[in-house]
Amino acid sequence: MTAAPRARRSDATRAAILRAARERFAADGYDRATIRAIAAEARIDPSMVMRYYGSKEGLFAAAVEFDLRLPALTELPPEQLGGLLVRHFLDRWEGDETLAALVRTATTNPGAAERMRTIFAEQLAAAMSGLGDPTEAPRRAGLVASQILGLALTRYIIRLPPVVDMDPAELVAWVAPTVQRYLTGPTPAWA
Amino acid sequence: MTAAPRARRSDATRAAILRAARERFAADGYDRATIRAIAAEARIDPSMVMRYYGSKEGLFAAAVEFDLRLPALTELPPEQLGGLLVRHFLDRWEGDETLAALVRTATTNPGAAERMRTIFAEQLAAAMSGLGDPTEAPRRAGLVASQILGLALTRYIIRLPPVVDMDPAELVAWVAPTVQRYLTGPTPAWA
DNA sequence: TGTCGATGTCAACGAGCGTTGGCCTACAGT
DNA sequence: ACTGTAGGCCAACGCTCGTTGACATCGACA
Repeated sequence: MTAAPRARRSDATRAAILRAARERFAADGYDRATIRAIAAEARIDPSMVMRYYGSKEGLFAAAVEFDLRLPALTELPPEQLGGLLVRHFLDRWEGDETLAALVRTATTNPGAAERMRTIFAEQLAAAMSGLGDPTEAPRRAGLVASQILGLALTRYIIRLPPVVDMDPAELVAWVAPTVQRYLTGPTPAWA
Repeated sequence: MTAAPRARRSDATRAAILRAARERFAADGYDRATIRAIAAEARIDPSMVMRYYGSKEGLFAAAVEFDLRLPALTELPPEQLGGLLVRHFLDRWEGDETLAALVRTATTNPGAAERMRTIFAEQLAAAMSGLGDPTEAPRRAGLVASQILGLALTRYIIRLPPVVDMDPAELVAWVAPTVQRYLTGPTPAWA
């Protein structure tokens, strides 16, 4: 349980730092984002960042707390799961730059990669756990993640022109069947 | 045309630098890899790297020249394209660390992202250009890239356990139908 | 053999970074 | 009104990095 959230006089500053941190980390990734740039954007001194978050790593950890806000998949129309999930991820991605910060950083920073694995396991895989064969659920969740993260990578990070230019609805129409099959399709035969 | 490749006495050194560079860039990404570490691994002085490649950026550009070695897609059995492509990418990825270097770097480095876009356009999209409706081909190529790169990201970079643990054959069996549909499936209806 | 460019080593510069400690200021509790 | 403490700024340290230039050495060619 979090301790009593006694209002501190510095709460506004702390929030400004966090907001600036998310913005810089999302735009530049962990290494290229600097405490100095974050402080400048929050219009405070770099030393305040240290005082409130201890270190750059501490700030990053605080800045990338993230909730996918996945709905309970078992309560949705089973045949629409793919489309709903893809749409939800697109919305979530465009409404919160935290995910960009995480992916940009996770490719080179072991801690951020671990955070992504945790989010995956505790949120996506957990949300899917009641869907089918429990021994197969993690693999299916992994496949869903591969398509969803690949979509995010090509659309928002690397920015492949055709993927950037596609309408969200068109994207959903193309990708939803893939996710749907990973979620509820039959296990393919393999040697 | 490349100029006459007159043998230089330093060719072995240059090759050693390039090999070390690929290894460090692949493991750490552009920012975290240091000229000093690359030089140490190549057992030469950091200043030699500068002499032969001009700058860290120049070294990176030389180190990530990359050929996907895609076969001519129009000459393959059309109904096996998906499986063959997925298998080819997995092999290519595991046999050459250059791709890891590129993806690790492209998330934070605009130049590397541009290089990825070029590889995509000149190699993947180009290889697919004879496959179907030319106005639709780039979009289909983008979708293929999203699934393939997502697979690479989750398996080799972020290392989501279920995706890491899956057998290559199992992975191909799951993902091939996705790629196959992106390549040759009907255009989905969308509002 | 003598010469000159290519090859390689060494030490250092200058910049940017995370981080620290000292100091001033302003507000809350008495 | 007094005082302690939290909030805030400034200057600097120590480190690592890319990069540079001076100097030593080797090897091909005349």
